[in-house]
Amino acid sequence: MAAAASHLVPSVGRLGNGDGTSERLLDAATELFARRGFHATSIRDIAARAGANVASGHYHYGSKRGLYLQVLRRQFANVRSLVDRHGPLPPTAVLHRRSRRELIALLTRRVETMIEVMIAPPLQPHGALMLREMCDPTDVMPIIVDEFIRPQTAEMEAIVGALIPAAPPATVQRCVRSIVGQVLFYRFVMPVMLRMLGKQSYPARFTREMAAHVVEFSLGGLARVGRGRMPTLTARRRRPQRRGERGWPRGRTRRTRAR
Amino acid sequence: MAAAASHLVPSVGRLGNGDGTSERLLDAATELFARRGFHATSIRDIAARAGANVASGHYHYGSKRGLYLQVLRRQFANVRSLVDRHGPLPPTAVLHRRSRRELIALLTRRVETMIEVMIAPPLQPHGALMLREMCDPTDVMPIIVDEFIRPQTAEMEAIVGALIPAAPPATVQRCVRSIVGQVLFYRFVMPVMLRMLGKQSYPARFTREMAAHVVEFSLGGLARVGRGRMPTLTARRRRPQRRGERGWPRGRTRRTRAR
DNA sequence: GTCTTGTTGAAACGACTGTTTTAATCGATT
DNA sequence: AATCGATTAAAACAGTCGTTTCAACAAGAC
Repeated sequence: MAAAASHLVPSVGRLGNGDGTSERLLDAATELFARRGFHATSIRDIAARAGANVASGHYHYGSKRGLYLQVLRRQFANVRSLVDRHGPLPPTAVLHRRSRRELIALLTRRVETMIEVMIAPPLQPHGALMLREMCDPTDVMPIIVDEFIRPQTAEMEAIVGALIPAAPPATVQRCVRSIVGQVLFYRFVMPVMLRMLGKQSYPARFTREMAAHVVEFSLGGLARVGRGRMPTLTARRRRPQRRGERGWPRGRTRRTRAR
Repeated sequence: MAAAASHLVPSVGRLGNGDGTSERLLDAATELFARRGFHATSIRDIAARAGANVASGHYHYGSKRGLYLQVLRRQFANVRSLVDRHGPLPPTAVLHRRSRRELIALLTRRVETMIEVMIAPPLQPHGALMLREMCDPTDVMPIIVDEFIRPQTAEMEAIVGALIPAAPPATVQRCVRSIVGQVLFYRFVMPVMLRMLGKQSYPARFTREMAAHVVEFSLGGLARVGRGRMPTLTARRRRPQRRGERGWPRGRTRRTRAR
């Protein structure tokens, strides 16, 4: 019934001192959970890799699940500090007065940081843990959304919104998803992509070109999508405009039910 | 030692007759593997849901893993037949003579089919199984790559290549990834996205607008990226040509090594 | 010294796992 | 009707799982 076990003292921070049984457990658990997943990892594996006893996991973290949650917390706190290391983003109003060149530089750095954190070797546990969380969401997922994804998305929307000031918010959101989607794609389908490339990991040159392409492609996408009204697909030019709708939100028409 | 158990007769086809113990097992396993994953699903769960005995799984499929592999095979055969139902794509040479409007229609249908198969409710097991296979690749992954992903990618490259005939193959490949990535994003981060939308599943309107946006955004990206020479990263432009941009392709310059 | 408190070690518990064994059942063929 | 193969049912097997128990140990307080 020990009182100092860290599952009673939420202390999320916990610098990685490395020594100490609980830290070694956390490190071992991070690696194994990322590599094999929650169910496929036994606390005996974790204890063995940490050079600790089977009971130590329960003593320090209450349960296997508690250990897993702690792993996720620490990992996303790490990512967050990585992403925030360039300082805060200027407020939206300021961004809108920045030059296009500056905005593009901001966007580029965002994309490059994402690639560095999630995709470029040496692979960190972040990506695998996130992928697993998308397969089997746990109690931590809402926390990750609120504390990590929402703010990151908001900042991206600020940048993109400044790049296409005439576009409505919904369009800006979709554009952010398009940009982030392009990047995460390389992480999510990594096993497939590596096999098609015939590599063991992404070459540095590959991730470099990936970043450049995503930015270029996205700038083109923004240019086309971001001119005021949302262009419908088979774009009958802007007049007849039959079925009501005032322009932007209007999705597309026909061809919706494919076949 | 039964001789007719289907793990001895690979018979991948196997129409879904529905009755028959082995079919019920396969259906139950498909749903449970998709929902909970391989390790978190026990053959007792599967047998119970199929109204069969615990031993029937091993009798018909040899092992739990054999059952899982069969599930994946059938599932991707299904997807393939769904995608191919519009008939074969014209050969590349023919595509290059098609009008831009026709090519865009082809691209649009591809995107819409992907969304329909992978994302739009009612959710099919395909997406979840694919996501899990990206977390923990099995022996089937190479088969899926060769029999499903490679041909699909090749067809996409044919369409995109015809849309930007001046672009080198590597650029076409990257563009295909950008397009597919935008779509798959919505499937891979679905738990996060649904939480941010405050919905239980993607509304029909949402997936409609998603398809329209992806096509529009991508056409813009193609237009910018697809004009001739590949915009290399640090691209010393082909001649002095300071940074008085000529507008279009010129990639980005410096800023490659973020920090 | 003793007592207290925080931590580790070894062993065991009960539940559940994938798999195998053995017998019973069904259906068509002879 | 008898036979034989394919299929199903029930039970058991050996192993692993997360978790708990409890004794041993360390170190500071008194």
